[in-house]
Amino acid sequence: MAKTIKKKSAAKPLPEVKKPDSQFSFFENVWAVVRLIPKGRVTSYGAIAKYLGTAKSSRMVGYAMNASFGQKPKVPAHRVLNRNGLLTGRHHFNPPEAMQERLEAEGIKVKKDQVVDFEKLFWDPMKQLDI
DNA sequence: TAACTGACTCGGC
DNA sequence: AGCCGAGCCAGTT
Repeated sequence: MAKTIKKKSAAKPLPEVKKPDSQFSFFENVWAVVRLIPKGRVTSYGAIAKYLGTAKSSRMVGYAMNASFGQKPKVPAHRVLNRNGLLTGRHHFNPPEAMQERLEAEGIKVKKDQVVDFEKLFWDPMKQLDI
């Protein structure tokens, strides 16, 4: 944020909330999927959101990552990138460079905050888990 | 209590 | 080719 402050949402139509049903919260589902990501692979927020049936909630996926720290079953949040393969969330890591280091430790090469061969390493839950 | 924000993404202009 | 608006859920102010 910086330049101009813009108010978002001028007029919201209808909430039309889609109740999933799961006894778990949205975050729990996100974490569950993230934990399924094989070592050395990466995926995107959007892919996870889509897999969960809430394609437009990609934003929440990222937000869930923010809450994933300190979770019991470790959540490999570093394997989740944006659709460009960019390490958008690295600044939220502790320390920030931990994200890239972890990826490299798994054999994933990162250049300028971007995963090399993102397409090849991309792990699509829709396909891999065959929903 | 209402409003805002945020690790995103897509479609329009 | 780049900027703007909108949709999503939960936690904060």
